[in-house]
Amino acid sequence: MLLAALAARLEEVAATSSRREKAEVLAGLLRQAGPAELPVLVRYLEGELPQRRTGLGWRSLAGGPPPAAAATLEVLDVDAAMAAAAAEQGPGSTGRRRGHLLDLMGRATAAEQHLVAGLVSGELRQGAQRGVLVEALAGAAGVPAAVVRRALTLSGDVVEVAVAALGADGPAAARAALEAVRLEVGRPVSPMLAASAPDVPAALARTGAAVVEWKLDGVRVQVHRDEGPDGSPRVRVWTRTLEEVTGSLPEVVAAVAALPARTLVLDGEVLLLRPADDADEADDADDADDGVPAWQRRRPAPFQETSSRVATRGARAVAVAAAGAGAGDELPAEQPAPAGAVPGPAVRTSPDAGDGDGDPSPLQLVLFDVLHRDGEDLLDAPLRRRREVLLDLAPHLAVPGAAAAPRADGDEDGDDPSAPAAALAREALARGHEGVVVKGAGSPYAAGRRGAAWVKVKPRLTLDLVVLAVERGSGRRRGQLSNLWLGARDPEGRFGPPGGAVMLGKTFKGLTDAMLAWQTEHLRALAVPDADGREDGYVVHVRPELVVEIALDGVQTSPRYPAGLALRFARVVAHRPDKPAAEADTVAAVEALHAAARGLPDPGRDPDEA
DNA sequence: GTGTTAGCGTC
DNA sequence: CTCGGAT
DNA sequence: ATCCGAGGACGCTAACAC
Repeated sequence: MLLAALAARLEEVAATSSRREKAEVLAGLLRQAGPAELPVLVRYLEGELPQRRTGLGWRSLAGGPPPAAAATLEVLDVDAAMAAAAAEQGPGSTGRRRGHLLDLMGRATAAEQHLVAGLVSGELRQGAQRGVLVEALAGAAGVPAAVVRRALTLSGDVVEVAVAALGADGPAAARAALEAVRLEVGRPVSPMLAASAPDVPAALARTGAAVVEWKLDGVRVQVHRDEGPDGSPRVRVWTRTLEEVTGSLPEVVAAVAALPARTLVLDGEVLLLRPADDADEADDADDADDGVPAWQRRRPAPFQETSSRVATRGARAVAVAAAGAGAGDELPAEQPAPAGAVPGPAVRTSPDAGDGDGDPSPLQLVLFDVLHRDGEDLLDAPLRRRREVLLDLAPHLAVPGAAAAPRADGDEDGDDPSAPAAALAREALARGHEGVVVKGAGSPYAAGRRGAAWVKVKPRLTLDLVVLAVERGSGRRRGQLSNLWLGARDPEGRFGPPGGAVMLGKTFKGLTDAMLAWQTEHLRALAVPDADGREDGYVVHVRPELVVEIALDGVQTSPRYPAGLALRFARVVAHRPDKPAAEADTVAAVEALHAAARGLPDPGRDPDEA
């Protein structure tokens, strides 16, 4: 297939807003693809390269060659160039990677260059990704989209599914091939996702009879276990996007290898916990005997520390894990030492682990679902049964404090049916966790779906902040002033001139089209020249007069913003032109939120008062 | 050697 | 990860 | 009910720059 043909058809895809039309065009392309092209084409149609990491990005696209006049490139020429780039490593590899790209670009027409640039940068923006591709595959193969979707969630691999759908001889064979795809231990499935609701009653209204669990602020993991030829357990671990992280998580491997089963597919979360005596619960004398597992009494570390540990790979991961393995107080069954791990003198723990006291913390695996055990698929089993299997398997690892909530609407005796769930949510927050997930007790494991069966509930904080600048939008927001720079008042001038504001982050989220239009107009009126005396740059600085109400999930420590704090998941709730900037929230208020989330006293308050 | 940056992953 | 808009 | 794209903060790694 000529690249030019692909580029032309994808322009059609980008030009229509109809998903059905997009899928039809993609289906036409899929039908034309030869067997060798299909795996590559499938990925290109969803706007991605088959190579997960090429080392090429938007930066390497700058200053490319002029377009070629004639369309000579094949789709597979692009793949050859990308494969060559991805294979480069070592000194000089950046230049050689770019060489492969520029060589390709020099042979590409303008339209082809645009397509290649979109694929390399990951910003093809043609309004078609996996969801449209699924419909296209269904159309090309002559089978219902649901059949393709099911196969894809169970295999996690679009290329495999595309080959099954289009390599078959006719719709009947395609359907048979797709329906033959099933869960396999050793091949990750798309994890089930959660919708969200503002509070527990709203969540229960969506789920009906529910199980409620703490929502932990860690990294989602899917853990598979089977047996090697010699009968020894083999464990592999994947993240939410099906990135394999087995080598980063020796603690998880060891923990699952110790479970009493032959084959398993498990779903859970990993996170760092503080040592038990770090929590301010020493006055709670009942803790040790109330049946609460030890790890549930420990506070979570900030997400950044968990993230750091999970992202550390290879030998360093093993070393860090080994250093942390002895630091906790959990039972051996919960956290066995990684087999073969040798903590040597050169072991360097993550600089953040242990809150500066130098003690590495153990990475905790918390399981909340089981998709398969010893030959039995449990995806279609109701949650309450999957939980039974899980608790039977790993009583020490199950999710904390799960409460069974009665039907949200079934109210026999006048008590609030959501009270137990609400109490669990309060406890989760008090212990430093994110919130709760409310899960329909009878629901199957809907891999890859963000349906109503799981509903997360997190508290929403708000701050009134000052707009310091705004960035120009792109794509759908071109021509508008979109991304707001947000600051808190700094009356004492701790981070700048007294009476000024200190920047805490940026957001473009939460804006309706009407709000976007309003802020574009009003911020233009507040624009001031930048350091170069211009007002037409990418960043438009403004007089710090407009107050915006900002929702956020929390405050995190920041290495880049001057106050050392940044906003997590900030989004605009409302513009507040009625509120003077002098009444916006102060950086001290932000510090108080940060301290509260960490279970510390407010640093801005005198501990002797109250 | 030390510090910076792009790419890519997590949320 | 969040959100609004479009299908 | 879904999908898509507008982009946020951080941390690790490899390669670059000095």
